[in-house]
Amino acid sequence: MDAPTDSPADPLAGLNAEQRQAVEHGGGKIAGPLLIIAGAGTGKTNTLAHRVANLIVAGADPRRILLMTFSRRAAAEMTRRVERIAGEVMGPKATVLTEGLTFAGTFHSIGARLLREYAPAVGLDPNFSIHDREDSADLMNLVRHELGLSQSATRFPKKNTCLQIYSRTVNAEAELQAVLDKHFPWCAGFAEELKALFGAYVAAKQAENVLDYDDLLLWWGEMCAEPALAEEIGGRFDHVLVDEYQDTNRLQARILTRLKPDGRGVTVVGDDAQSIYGFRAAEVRNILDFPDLFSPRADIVTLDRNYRSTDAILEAANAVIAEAPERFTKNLWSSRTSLAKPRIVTVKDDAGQADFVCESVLAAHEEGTALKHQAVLFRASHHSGALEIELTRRNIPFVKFGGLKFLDAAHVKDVLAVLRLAENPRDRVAAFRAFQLLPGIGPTSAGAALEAMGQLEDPALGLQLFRPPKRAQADWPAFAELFSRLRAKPGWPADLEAVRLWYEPHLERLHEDARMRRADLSQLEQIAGNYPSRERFLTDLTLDPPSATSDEAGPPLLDEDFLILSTIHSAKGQEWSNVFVLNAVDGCIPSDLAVGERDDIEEERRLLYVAMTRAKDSLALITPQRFYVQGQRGDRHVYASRTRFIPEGILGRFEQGAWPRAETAGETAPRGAVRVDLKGRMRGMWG
DNA sequence: GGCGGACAGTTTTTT
DNA sequence: ACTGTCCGCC
Repeated sequence: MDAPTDSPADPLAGLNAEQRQAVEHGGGKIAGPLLIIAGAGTGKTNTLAHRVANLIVAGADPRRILLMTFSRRAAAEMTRRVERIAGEVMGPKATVLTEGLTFAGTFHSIGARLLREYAPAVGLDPNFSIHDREDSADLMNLVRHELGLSQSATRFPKKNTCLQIYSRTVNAEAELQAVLDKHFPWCAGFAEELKALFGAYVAAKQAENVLDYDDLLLWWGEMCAEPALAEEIGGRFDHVLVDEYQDTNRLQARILTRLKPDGRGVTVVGDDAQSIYGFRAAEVRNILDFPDLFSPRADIVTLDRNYRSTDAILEAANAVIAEAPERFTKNLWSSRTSLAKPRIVTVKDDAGQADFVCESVLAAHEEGTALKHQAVLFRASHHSGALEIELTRRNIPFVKFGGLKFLDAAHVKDVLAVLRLAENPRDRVAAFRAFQLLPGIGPTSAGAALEAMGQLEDPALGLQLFRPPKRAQADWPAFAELFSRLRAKPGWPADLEAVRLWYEPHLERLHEDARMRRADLSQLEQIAGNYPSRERFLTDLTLDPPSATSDEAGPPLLDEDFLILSTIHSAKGQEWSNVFVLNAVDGCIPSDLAVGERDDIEEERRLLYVAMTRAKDSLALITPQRFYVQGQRGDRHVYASRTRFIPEGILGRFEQGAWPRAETAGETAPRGAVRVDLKGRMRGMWG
């Protein structure tokens, strides 16, 4: 197929031969399956965006394109690029077309959307609520108690472990016993009890009209096990494109093959060397085995020219991944030469690490690298604790990705529980949480109230008539009133305001630091304004929670400059000029908790690889000589050594140094060389 | 039955 | 550090 070379702006002009091949595969028509192996920084997103744009330009109906990405953020970025590329060829008309690209999102969010649509066909109430991780664990706990599995003598696994076991079994499509033996050996003797528990958990979800994350995939997959439905749903899409395929699990792969059994119109993109979601049952074999699922086999295009990093950084990263016992298929290369090797910097401890990062970041900033183009990456969310304190002390603005989100905070969950209960009165987890906000109501009264609510046809009336214990009598009517109002005439975002007003005095009573929490709630109200309805708000928020504290805060932050702090997992797909990796020591990378299975260790190695390949120009791995661990008997520090993923043999790829250098220890570079209004930014964050 | 204080066990990464 | 659980007092 010829490229439209004669058009004023050849949209493919900037692409290399392999990228072109991936973009033009099938020449804009529905073609056989395609696998794109795209190494780090090889222009994967760009290539995929070009491919989608190319399809649209060639006449594909954007409403019949299914684009599955790893996050909503990635989907938005992809859509934006498609629009730009298509716009170069088609002009303003492209905007109208790309607006039809609405089936773009995560597997989970697409699943939720299709399930609401097809609910009647599969015996589901379309108004189902979606439980997040914590809600699911709470329901698991409820059922666990009801089955009498929580007697302390038995050492039966806790709610989170139970949920993890359940989730892995479902997502990996494995036998329970096999999952226990391999991943939860200390629970291997509880297979029978767990089976009973999971059966009851499933029954509870159904009785309450609730789906958990796993259900969004499981129901979608099972829906497509019915050939007629699979054909109907698969038939709605001419093209199905899946990004980050190395991080999909077996259940997701099953959905894909049921939608498109012959693979026609299917494109998957990924990099086996960057698979880092094994803990979530991601299956590297999905991408390795993809070509042979079909006959004829899928075509394969490999992108190995890296446009991101200097060759010195790339050689070091290649050396790290080459140590893996299972060799990967490609070595990345780059023509961006640089004499500067990545650094391994030894510092004394946490504080030294924080100091080093601050000094380096400010120095680079003075030389013209915006804070936004610098990032600090770490294995676990809490590793950045000391750094966050130091950054704040020095008035260096930053945004943190990954780790706890403010939606998980107790007060936010309280408010959401009330809204969710109004949306779905059968949701016991929401009900228990909401009822117990009232002083004088504990688990028992909450259960009684739930009972009362279920007795009558109208749940609101049930609550009005419920007689709470004496101590709660003063507060009950206001709550019942609020609930009735939310049920009778929903209004958005007025509902959230109503709940917040009602919650105000309880917030005061329940939480010490009411002021800060109140600020979170106004932030929540801001976010709420962007959603058309209560249902959409609740659904979208659980499926795509804001990934950073400021993520949903809106445009004001966009103009400002701030340093990026991120877990390595959340850094996936991103790039920065300067990258710092904290705690490149054994015990952190690899994590102490992951040193059991060999597969786990290998995933940790890839994690370091992913972190290193985020860097464009400058990379520093920091190795504190000692770091703190929170132990059973108080905190203590541990002497650490360089990560095992950089053995002597490849040390030559790095430049080694210590910080501070001996003679400059103590007082050093000017502090606060950059003036930033952190206070203003902090206030601005919460609008 | 609710609730606060004391005590014990876990502890990563995320849709 | 944080959450879950147990116990004794209102």
